[in-house]
Amino acid sequence: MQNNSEDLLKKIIAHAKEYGYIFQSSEIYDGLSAVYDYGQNGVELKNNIRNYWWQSMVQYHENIVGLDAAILMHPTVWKASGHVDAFNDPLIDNKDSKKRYRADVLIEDYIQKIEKKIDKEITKAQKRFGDAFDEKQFRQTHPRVVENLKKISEINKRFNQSLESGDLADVKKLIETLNIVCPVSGTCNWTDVRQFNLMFSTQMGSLSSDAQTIYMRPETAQGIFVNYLNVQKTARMKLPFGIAQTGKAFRNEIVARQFIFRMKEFEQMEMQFFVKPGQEMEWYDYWKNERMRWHLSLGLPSEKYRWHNHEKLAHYANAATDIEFLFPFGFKELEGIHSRTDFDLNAHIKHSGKKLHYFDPETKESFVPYVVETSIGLDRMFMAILCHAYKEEQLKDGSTRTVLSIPAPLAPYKVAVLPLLKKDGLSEKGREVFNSLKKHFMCQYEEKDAIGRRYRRNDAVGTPYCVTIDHQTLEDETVTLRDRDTMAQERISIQELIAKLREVLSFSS
RNA sequence: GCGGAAAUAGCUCAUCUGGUAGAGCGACAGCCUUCCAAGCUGUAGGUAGCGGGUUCGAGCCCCGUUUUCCGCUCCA
Repeated sequence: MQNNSEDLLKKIIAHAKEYGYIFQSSEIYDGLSAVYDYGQNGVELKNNIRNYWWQSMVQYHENIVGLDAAILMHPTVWKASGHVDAFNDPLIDNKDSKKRYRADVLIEDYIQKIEKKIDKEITKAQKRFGDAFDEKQFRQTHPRVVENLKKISEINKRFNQSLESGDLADVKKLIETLNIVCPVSGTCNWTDVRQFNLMFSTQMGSLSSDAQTIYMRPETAQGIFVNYLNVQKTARMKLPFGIAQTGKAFRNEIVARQFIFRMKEFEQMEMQFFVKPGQEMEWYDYWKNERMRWHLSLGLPSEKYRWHNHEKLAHYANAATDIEFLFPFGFKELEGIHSRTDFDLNAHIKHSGKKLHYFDPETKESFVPYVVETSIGLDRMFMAILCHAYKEEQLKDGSTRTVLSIPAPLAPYKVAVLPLLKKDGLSEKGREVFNSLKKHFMCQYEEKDAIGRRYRRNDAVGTPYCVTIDHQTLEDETVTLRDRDTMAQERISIQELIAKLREVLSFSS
């Protein structure tokens, strides 16, 4: 099973390259790790996914508008969002078990152990003293508890100090002093603590002397938050309303793996929905349903989707769930739906000193809205579709065919025009049909090779329909329309072709 | 980042224990052909990931490096 799924992923990666979907970045220079380029077909599929998302979010919801904020933002944005601090994880490896840990987590776990000891003392004392037990007093007076509490505060103080001053050597010392051991190997044989900043930084200002460090955004959401009042006022939006944005984001992933699933440069499709405080759960549920409906509208099977509710919440959320998709390597996160509270807006109020309150003209109240976020990885969606679409079929005649059953409206090319033979005027007729279709659909014309070979080639690229011009076409202006998935053909008049293709290529059909 | 595996033509792979690289498929040009990758002819494509070392001689042995895949953490 493991080997099969690995093989499958390898085949998909090879197929994606062979048919112009995904190339590795800078391949001729040995590639750049965890960065990929989209080829001629990849860019079409990606554009189509993005457009369908945009249409579903912005066009179909009158209370959602779009935005395209810049990748580069004022450095304080990332201070406010918590990315500068929260995503600066100090990491440490145990040399014996080869396991990697976050140094702060190791220390927190250690503190938790001490807290458990304190709790034990308290429950013991509670039993002994019964109703007369005063926990507050006990905490202040019991020698062992006092000592442990003091220890905790000392550890916290030293750890925070070392982190803030960037003294990672001291973090290691602290771990060694406390004799924190690896839960796997049980040893205290640690590497140095290293800091991995998840944000890419660059210099702004052409003179290096007065250049300042700025970051490439690690998420698109902050561009929405800092603009939310601009949009609200100029679009005259009333709560609840949403702002949608697609765009690149950058993360210096420690471990980037699994093809385009986790990349250093990736594209997000996010919508931040601003609501009245207290209504966030209602809208959280609403968007959970809406987003799942969107996924299922693509025709991907519901068995390949599942929910994953977060138990441990990020610093900005009060509820969070993921839509996971069954990739060849298991169920993995595809989209997140988070109730982000007023954390981000409040943080920007605090750091910018600007009032970002929403004034409700009806109730005459002024308040900071709560935010419900839907955030999907475009590249992951691309990969989900690609993985689902890739099929190796065993045909009745014993032959095999490789087909990409991409949802027809998303396919890079919608239709291929194929003259049955390259003579008898079929080419000319084919060109004529092709020219009439290409204004309406992404369309390809092919006359080389046997017709069967061309069908298979289009199956492999994922083109959902082939129009074949044969001798009958010259007599009665009809062509055959071949379906990629069923390989069935129907004869149809050239006149009806555009209307017919429109019908089968739309999501509403 | 740590550990394991891999890297030869566009793709899939050969090259037996070191003796200056081959096949199939694909691509391209042409011929043949009335519907599902399998007819015929010809052409182009590789300084074996890259850089060192050992050797008379390295695709093969050694070291380094890059990339990919797998396990450990996080996330869209």
